[in-house]
Amino acid sequence: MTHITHLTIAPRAPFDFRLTAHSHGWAGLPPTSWDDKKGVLQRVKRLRDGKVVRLSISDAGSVEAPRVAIAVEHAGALSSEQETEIEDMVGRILRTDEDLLPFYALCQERGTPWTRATEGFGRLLRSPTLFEDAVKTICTTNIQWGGTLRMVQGLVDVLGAPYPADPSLHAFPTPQAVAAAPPETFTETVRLGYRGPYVHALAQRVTSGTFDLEGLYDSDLPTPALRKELLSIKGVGAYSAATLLMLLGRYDYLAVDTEFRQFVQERYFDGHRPSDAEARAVYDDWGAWKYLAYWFEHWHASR
DNA sequence: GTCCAGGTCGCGC
DNA sequence: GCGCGACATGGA
Repeated sequence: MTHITHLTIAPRAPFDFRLTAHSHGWAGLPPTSWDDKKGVLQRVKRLRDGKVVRLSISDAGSVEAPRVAIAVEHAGALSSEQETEIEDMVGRILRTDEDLLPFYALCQERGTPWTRATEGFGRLLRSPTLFEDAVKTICTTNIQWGGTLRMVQGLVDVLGAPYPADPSLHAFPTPQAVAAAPPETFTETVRLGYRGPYVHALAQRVTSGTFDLEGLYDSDLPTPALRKELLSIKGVGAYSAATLLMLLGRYDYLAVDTEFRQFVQERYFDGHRPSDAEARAVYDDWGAWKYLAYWFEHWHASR
């Protein structure tokens, strides 16, 4: 018997639910899905105690008076601890507590079109754990989006906990599940290619307790030191480290990839190919907000 | 068949 | 520190 429990959280304003929910490709990477028509972000989630629930997250407020509704489908009862865990998790993926006002102040100074960012732009969707974000990021490197989708879907289907009411749906696998799987799983079954050992090794490092990956959320380390921690993950280079720093709320490094290079080349170098250093320099004066500045320009240009 | 993707590693200089 | 080939995989 499936029950539905309705929860509500109140993000820090300004908050644009739609803009946040599908702020980047993560919205459509399993176990997350985004229904643009209904404006519902959905995902299966395995709670700490092993219970597997399905969440449907939607807008229940406005940019200036934001509220987010969470419909939790679950068997049996939901404890207050479980409710709190879910609220905290949704807060994390939507970054409801993040303070972007310093960035918005810079945008105000710039005028049009930057002022558009101040209405809630910049809360880029996260996964519930840095482990999930790290695995997904590794699966975006040196491959097209279709390949990323295939690999992440495979990990979820093969190693994720099934949702009891619809066992075709799965949660994202825990580090324990990934670490415990035989190495062939990642090459013969999920077909991660050379990334297989990277993902497996990360899970083993995390579960062995030698690497406190989730602890990085609350780290006081300056960004360069935090970056070093991330670069210690096999399969994480400059691009992935910058992406993960963004997902940790640090925007001082740009994730330089083919997309970034092409965008900057067209917009600032009249179609001529700059060096990476020259391309990065375009955003130097954004200080601690470079990543969001680029992301906004890219977003705005594609509208 | 060949090329290469929202890169990274390991090596040699 | 910097340049360069190799790397699995599947789509273009």
